[in-house]
Amino acid sequence: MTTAERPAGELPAQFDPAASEKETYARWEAAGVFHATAADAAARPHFTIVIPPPNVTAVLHMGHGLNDTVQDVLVRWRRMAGDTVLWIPGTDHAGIATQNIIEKQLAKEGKTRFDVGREAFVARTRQFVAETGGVILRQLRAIGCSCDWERTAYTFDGPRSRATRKAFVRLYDEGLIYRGHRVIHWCPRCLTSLSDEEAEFRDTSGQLWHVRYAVAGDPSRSITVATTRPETMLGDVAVAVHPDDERYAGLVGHRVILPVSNLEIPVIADPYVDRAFGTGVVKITPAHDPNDFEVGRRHELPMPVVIDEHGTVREVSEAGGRVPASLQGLDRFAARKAIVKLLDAAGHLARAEPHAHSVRHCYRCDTVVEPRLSDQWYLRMKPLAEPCIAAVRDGTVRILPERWEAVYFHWMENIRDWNISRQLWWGHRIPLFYCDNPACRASRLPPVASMDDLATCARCDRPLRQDEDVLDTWASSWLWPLSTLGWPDETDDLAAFYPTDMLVTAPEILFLWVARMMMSGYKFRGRAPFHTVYLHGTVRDAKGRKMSKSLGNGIDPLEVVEQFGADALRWTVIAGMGLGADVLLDHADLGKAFAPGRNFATKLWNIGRFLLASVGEEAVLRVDDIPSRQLKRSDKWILDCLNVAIGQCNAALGHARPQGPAWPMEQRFEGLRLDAYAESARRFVWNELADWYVEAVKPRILAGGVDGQVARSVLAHAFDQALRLLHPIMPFITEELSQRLPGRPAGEFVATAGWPRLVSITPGAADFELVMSSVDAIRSLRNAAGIAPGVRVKAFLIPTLRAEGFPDQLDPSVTTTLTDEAALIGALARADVSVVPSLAVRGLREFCGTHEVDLPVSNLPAELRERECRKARAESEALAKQLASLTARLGNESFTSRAKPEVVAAERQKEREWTEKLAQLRAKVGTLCG
RNA sequence: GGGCGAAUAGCUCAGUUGGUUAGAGCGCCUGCCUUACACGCAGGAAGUCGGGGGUUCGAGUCCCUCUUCGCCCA
Repeated sequence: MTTAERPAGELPAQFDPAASEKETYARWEAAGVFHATAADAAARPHFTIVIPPPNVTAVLHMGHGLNDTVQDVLVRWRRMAGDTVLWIPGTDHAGIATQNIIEKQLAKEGKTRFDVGREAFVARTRQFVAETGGVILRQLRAIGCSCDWERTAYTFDGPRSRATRKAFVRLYDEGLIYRGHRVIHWCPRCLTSLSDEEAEFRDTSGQLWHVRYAVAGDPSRSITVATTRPETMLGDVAVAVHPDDERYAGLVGHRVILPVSNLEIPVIADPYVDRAFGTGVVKITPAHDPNDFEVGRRHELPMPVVIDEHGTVREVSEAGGRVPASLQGLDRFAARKAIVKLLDAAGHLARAEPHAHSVRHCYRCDTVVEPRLSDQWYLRMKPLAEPCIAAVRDGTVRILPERWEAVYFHWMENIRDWNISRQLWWGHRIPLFYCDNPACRASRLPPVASMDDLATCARCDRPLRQDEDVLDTWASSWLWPLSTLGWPDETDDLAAFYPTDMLVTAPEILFLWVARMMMSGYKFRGRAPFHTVYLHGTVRDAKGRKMSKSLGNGIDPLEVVEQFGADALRWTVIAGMGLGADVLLDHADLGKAFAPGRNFATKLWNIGRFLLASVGEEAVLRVDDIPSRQLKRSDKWILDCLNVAIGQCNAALGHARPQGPAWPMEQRFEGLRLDAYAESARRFVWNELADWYVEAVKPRILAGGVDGQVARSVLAHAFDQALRLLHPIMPFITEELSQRLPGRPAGEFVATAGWPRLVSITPGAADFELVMSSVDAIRSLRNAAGIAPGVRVKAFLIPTLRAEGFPDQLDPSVTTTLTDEAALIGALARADVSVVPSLAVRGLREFCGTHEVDLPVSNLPAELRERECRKARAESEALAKQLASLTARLGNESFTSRAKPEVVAAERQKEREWTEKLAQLRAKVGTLCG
């Protein structure tokens, strides 16, 4: 017998995720719950998310776990709310990363990619991806992701490759792509150029070497330059000072002798020099530093290249006679050491000091980037960025958390052109065709961009050569929201689902990906690809360190799923994640790290187990059909709590989309507080439904009859709604439990059940709070008196609330409520409760606002009595202080006249309550401490 | 070097436009295997809201300043 067939009363004592998650997922999939069509989208509002495509070679880690859980929560929420929901999954071919893997494989065989050749290398990589790629997509199912798998896309598949090529050809033909000759970021390990965004800064502790350059013709004078990279000296063509720097004014125009190479180079003046840095003199190496390159261009200096593509020092170009034989062939870091030694030996080294600075590293392999002079294809970004800046400015697109908008503007307004060529083999080959016929070359015609591979030159009919380079992977992923929907074709999907709604990702790729997607959306479709960018935090270990392979502090989500279930993982991550805040998880103690989710999943299961058994399988009444006079105070209260919880969840989630073309200011930064949503739902089901309501209805259900039927019905309704509220976060356990609700039609899923709606408020819900405050008071007093939990006690309830407008009369409703509920109060607090009009203080007493609770205790042990006395005294003193300041405030004319009337009224009400409470407390002190 | 942000309970964080005695989870203390749940139940302790100054009837919230930390960019 499967769990699905077992009657509610026989639910296993523990939820077994391993047994039920796969099966539940398969049933959703078989029923087509995750699939959406363009026709569906025409009928109802659509809600679309494209997945940030993971690398095709990736395996699931907690970063994905968090990112994809967030998306799944949103997507499941909207699906229940009635939208046509489309979540498009897919992967990214990850040029550098994937190529690296194959190169490593080859290295093990003692080969390089050049040994096997381009064609074979690409074929091998394609084969590898076909065999092992996309593992991560299968893993996403294990954490419950409800993607439309029928639309799985890949940046390097046919349609996406066509889109990438189309975009290139259009941009090229429009003149937005150009050839640039400049210093770029080069990874000597990956042997490719990198964009600014891919060359990441890392704080590095290095040294600042001060090197003396003798003035040519006057060995008595010298100038000292400061550098962090002495090995680049070999490529120095000048030293520069600031034009206004008086220290060196006399030297400008003179020549100095470059040590090691022993060449004369000029002293030039350029405002780029920072007078305060080092000695105020900078060496200029135009081929190996982007800033020096600009200086070199301004002063028309030569640009010798002295470090090759592997990071090896040698005379590459324009560098004849610059590199001494002893240094040729040395790695750049070995060369640095060697040069420092040479400088020191020759007395050129003035000093060396430790120096902390930021150094660019390859984002894929962490190798120190080598700036290198080279020719690359660039995309002009300014015209593309303009509409995107306006879009965020006017709220067409919002970025959450708010602070990232400032970062976005800063980057967009100072945007630099994008180097889109990569010297790789794995990627979309640049669709540019060159004719090498000298006649055609002489006419300086630009290469031709084409959607089809061109074989021969249109002018001379000779064979054409295609550009060797491939496109940056982001040049395909920036089209993702378009290409996954069929662009450049005018497909039904594109018409139905574009623009998408939300984009959920980490801030690290705000520029690398998100901003560029916005550019492509405007460029190729005239509209932003989404209206909301949600940037979440990073998963870190208990010490706040990023999880990484090298630190070994990662967590395998599948291991977590296996141990605690997908719901526990999802709950822990969502409940622990403030907007944009990092999630800290202890990799060394998974039990502790995922305790919140595991505990709540177990609690929910147990609530369900008991509640479903209590309700039984017989049909229940619709709550709307129960006459309100049949509803008990507890029923009204729990229905009200449910209403409040639904309202809080809705408020925390916010609007799914702007009502108009842009987000109004007051909604710009609202919603998507998933932790607040989780907490509201949890509080309802645990602290209200389980802790109070379930306890309160136990006797009614046992008694049966009409009232038992009402209680069953309200219980079933409240739980049904709670399961719906929780389903987006905990899809599996809620599905499993909801299948067992009485009257559940076969084949219906909570996954597609309606999202809870607010109902009209039932008056009288607050009366139940008298029950709760009485129970709390009795329990607290029992504890203070040291009475064992199992012992039944006597307790008295004494109404004190005065009737509105009749200060010498009691409010009769308090007496009525307490009298009606005395039995329930007694049952919940293990006490025999009686309501009395007044009672001399005999034992311990607590004030509940509307009434007092008295627990008759004879001969309270001195120790406890003393403790209670101290507590009461401290409390009464604190309250007296607060009351005094409150009274002073109310006596202050400037407060009563300037504060809002409702605030003043509330303060007056508070003063009455505090006055009464203080009197009670003083009486308590009198009996306890006397 | 430029920009953005953060500092609230032992830890991780909430705290909407200034207005109850500042909250949650985890942790901690006490007592309970109360026939749904010890991954639980009940009770409890714990914060001069980073320092200083200012605006205001009123500041965790607004302004200035200092300190420390984080992120982005060069």
